[in-house]
Amino acid sequence: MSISKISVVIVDDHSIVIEGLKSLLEHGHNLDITAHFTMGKPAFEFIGKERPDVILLDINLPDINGIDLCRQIKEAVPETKILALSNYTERNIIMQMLQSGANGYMLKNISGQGLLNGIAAVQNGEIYFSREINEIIGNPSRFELKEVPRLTKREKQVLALVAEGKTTTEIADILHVSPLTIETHRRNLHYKFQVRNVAELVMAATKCQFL
Amino acid sequence: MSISKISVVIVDDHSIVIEGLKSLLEHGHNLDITAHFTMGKPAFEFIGKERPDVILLDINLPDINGIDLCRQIKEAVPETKILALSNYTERNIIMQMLQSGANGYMLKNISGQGLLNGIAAVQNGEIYFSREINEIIGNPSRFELKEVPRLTKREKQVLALVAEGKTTTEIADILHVSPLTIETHRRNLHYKFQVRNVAELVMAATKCQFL
DNA sequence: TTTTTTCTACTGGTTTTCGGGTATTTTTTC
DNA sequence: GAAAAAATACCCGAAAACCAGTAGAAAAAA
Repeated sequence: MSISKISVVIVDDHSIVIEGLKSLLEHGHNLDITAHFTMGKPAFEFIGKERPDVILLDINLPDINGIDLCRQIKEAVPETKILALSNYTERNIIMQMLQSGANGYMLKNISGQGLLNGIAAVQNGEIYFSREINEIIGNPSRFELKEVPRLTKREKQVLALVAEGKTTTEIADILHVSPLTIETHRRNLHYKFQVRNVAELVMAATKCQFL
Repeated sequence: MSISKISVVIVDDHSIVIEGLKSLLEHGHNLDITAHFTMGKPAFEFIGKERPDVILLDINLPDINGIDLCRQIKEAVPETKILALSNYTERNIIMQMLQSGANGYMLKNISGQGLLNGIAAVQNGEIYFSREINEIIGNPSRFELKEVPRLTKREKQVLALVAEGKTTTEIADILHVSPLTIETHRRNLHYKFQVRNVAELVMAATKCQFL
């Protein structure tokens, strides 16, 4: 156990949340809330200068995306531990956060004790997830397991126009190519998404957030 | 100004938020946080008995929906002022909350002062919205202005099957009716959504949250 | 009970999509 | 510079969707 307290920085766009975290963390433990920010940029500058131990980082920020901020912080100050604190339960958001170097991920409904456990764990070099997040990571849906098809630029254009209800000839007209070309693109889209008609295609594409 | 303080009850599933609200509201103003709950049911029972002045109500609750809880509270204790405190910026969620009798709606990124203003306003009989909410209510998108078509039970069934990529004959088979009947339903769906083909239909239906 | 809505079914014809191929040119990537 | 990927284009036939109209039975609402 080191003599100095763990320095913690809070980054969250909700002042309510910041107050809550301060209140939950202040009760005589060996950590010190060095600063708190509602914006990403000033937080980044402060972190680069002061090099705190742990950052409680929200994903929704007014100026920049929390996932990008995470990557930037990890690049600038790799030894800083980042604990994501968000409401997002989507598996791919959690994965993006980890990809960006986060040391842990917790939902905002966490208890004060859970929070302290998380901070202690990441400070100790562990990767920490709250209970619900463990569940989400461990139980991917059938949909989440099959990979999102990689579409070419042209295919994305055609897909968007198909979803707008345009017919093959209309699309051909818009893109100044032969309708036969568009039919080929459509056939390839069906193949890539493993579907048999437009209805399924549009549904599959929306689920993969192409639309 | 009455001699007794305004009694406030907080209902939110996040202990962080509860702590934050307590911290922001406790600083020597004329209000008193009577109780706080992370669940709807115990909150409802308490409110029915103690009849507090103002309730800060979240929409996401573990046991019941905040919108339904609002309606129930207003039915049981109509004089109680309900101030919705949520992250939802969707116009139709706000509208549902108002429909259910809420006296105000604020986003969780509100400041301490904004919170106090809101509580004072609803206690004074006003309907209060934070700045962003005023914007959202006042600026409906083109999509939000056109009403959602009312579908019959059968049409909903057909729509769901169409979205699954089923063909007319397959649907007819599943519902044990003539394919010609299904074609009529499809035609009616196209008319109600004002679309010209399945692609548009599926898109329109997903936007209206039918799928 | 009357009226309205919903569900059902049909005729007949046009347009569009879908599935199986093949193949050349252009652009990227290695 | 060679190889791979993407975009282009074509043929053919079958299946499905789309359009316009009509209309009777059943269920729900007035």
